[in-house]
Amino acid sequence: MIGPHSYSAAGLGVPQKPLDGMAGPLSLRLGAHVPLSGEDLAALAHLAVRESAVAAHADLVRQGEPADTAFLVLEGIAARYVQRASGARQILALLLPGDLCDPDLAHLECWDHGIATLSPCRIARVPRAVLEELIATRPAVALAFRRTKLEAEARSRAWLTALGILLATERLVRLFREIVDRMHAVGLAGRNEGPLPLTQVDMAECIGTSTVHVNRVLQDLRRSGVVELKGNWLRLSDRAGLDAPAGE
Amino acid sequence: MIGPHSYSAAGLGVPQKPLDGMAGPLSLRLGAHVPLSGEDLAALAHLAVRESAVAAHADLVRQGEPADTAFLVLEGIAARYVQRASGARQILALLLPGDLCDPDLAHLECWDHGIATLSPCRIARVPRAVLEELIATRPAVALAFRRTKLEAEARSRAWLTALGILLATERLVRLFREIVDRMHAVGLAGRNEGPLPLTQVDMAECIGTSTVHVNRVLQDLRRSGVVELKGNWLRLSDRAGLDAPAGE
DNA sequence: CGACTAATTGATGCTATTCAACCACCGTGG
DNA sequence: CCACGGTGGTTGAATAGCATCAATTAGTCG
Repeated sequence: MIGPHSYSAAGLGVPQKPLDGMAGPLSLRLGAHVPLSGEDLAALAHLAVRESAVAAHADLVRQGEPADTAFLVLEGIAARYVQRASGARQILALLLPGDLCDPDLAHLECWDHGIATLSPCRIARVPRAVLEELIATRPAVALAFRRTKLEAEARSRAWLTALGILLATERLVRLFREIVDRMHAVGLAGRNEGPLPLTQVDMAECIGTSTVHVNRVLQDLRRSGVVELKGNWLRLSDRAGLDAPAGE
Repeated sequence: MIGPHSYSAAGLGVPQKPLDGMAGPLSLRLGAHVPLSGEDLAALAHLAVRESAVAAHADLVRQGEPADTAFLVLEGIAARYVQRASGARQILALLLPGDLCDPDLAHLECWDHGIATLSPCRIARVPRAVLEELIATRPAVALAFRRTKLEAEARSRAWLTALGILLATERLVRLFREIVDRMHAVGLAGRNEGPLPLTQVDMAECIGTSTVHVNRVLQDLRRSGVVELKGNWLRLSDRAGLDAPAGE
C-alpha cells in the first residue's frame, strides 16, 4: 500500500516511463517539448552528478548572492521566494522534480530572489560553466530549456492572476491542482491525487494569505468534499476542477 | 509650460539623448544592456516601419489568437492582461515606450494573455518572420533582447510579490514608482514626476483591487502629500520612496 | 446641450488579519 | 517508560482591509 509519505508512483495507475535513471524527470520535462537524441539525454544525465540531499526548509541560495550555480530538483519540492524586511515571505514559483531553476543563469549577476526547499529534497548543483557549455554545444537541449522556461513563465502569469483576482479558497485549489498536474506530468502523481509535502505556512506563502486563513479555508474544502488531505497525501475530487473553472 | 498631457521630455531637466528617431526608446532600452553597432541600430529602426496610432483601451491581441506578430510600443502605455469569464481583468505587466512585447514569440503558438493599450499609443507591428530574422542575424540584438526580457521577468517577480504581501496603498505607490522610473529611463519623465495616462480602472486592474478602493487610497495619498496627480500628470514627493522602503 | 466616460461618495457586509491560546504529534534524552 | 521541547495544526474573538451596490458629480466631446 502507498504510504502518505511515499514519492513513488507505483500503484497509482501511472505508466512509469522507464527512462534513464538519474535525470529522469528532467528529460521527461524537456523531451515533452523537443525530441532529444541519445547524446542529449546522456549530457543531461551528466548534470545530476553533484547531487545531495537537502533537509526541508533550507535555503539553497539567498537573495543577493552571486549567481554561479543552477539547481536541478531531483526529488521533493523547492521554491523561489522573496522575503521582505518585515519577515513576510512570498513564494514566486514552485520547483518540482525535473525543474532546473534557471537556464538563463548565464545572464544574471546575482539572484534577485532566494531559492529554498520546502520538503526534503535531492538537489543537483550545476555550475554555471557546465550549464553554459551544455547550452552552447547541444542546440536541442538549449531549445528545450527555452520552451520549458516559457512554460514556467505562463505558470507565473497564471499565479499572478490568481493572486490578483481570486479568493483565497480558489487560490488554494489552484495551487493544489498545479502541484498534482505537474507531478502527474513527470509520473510522480496520479491524475487527481499525489504527494503534498507542504506545511500550511508554505501554502500561505504561496497564495499570499495568513496561515490561520489557510487552515480555515482548508477545512472548508475538506468539509465540502473538494479535497482530501491527510499526512502529506492529497486527493482532489472531480468537483475541484469545476469549482474554479475560469482559473485560466 | 508643460501640459499635463504632454509626453515630451522637454523642460523636465532630462537630457534627451539624440539617437535615431524612430526606434529611439527601443535602442535606448536595449543599448543599456549591450553595446549595439550602427548596423544593429539601423536594423532596429527598421522594426518601426509598420507603425500606427491606436486609441486608448483597444485590444492589440486577444487571448487565444495565434502569435504571429510582436508589438513594439513607441508612445503611450499598453499592458498584458488576463481576463476571466467573470469579467475581472488582471494586468500582468506594463508595456512602455521601447518595450517589445515578446522576443520569444517564435516559440509560442498562441497568446495565453491579451495585450491592450491603456492610453492612446503609437504601436509598431513586427511580423514574426522579421523578428526571427533579426534575432538570427544580429547576435548583439538577440542578446540585448534576452537581457531586456530578464529585466522584465524581475519586474514580474516584484509585481507578484507586491500582490501577495503588500497593502493596496503600498501597491499603488509601487506602481507609480515603476512607471516614473521606467519612463525616466527612456527620457520621457523626470526623476520624480511624469505622465500617468491611466484611469483608476486601469490602476485597479494593475494592483488587484476594486476601482472604488483605488479612488480612496489615491485620496489618502494626496491628502498625506505623497503624490500629486492631476490631469494625467504625476508627481511623487521624496517621501514616497521612504514610505514603501522594503518594496523589493 | 446631451451622451458618455471617469471620478467621487456613502452605506453595508464579507473576507481576511492579528493576537492569543491550545492541542496533537514526534523524536529526544533522562 | 515518561517528561520534555519543537514543529505543525487548530480554534476563538476582535478588528482591519476591502468589495459591492448604488447613486452623484465632474469632465469631455461631438
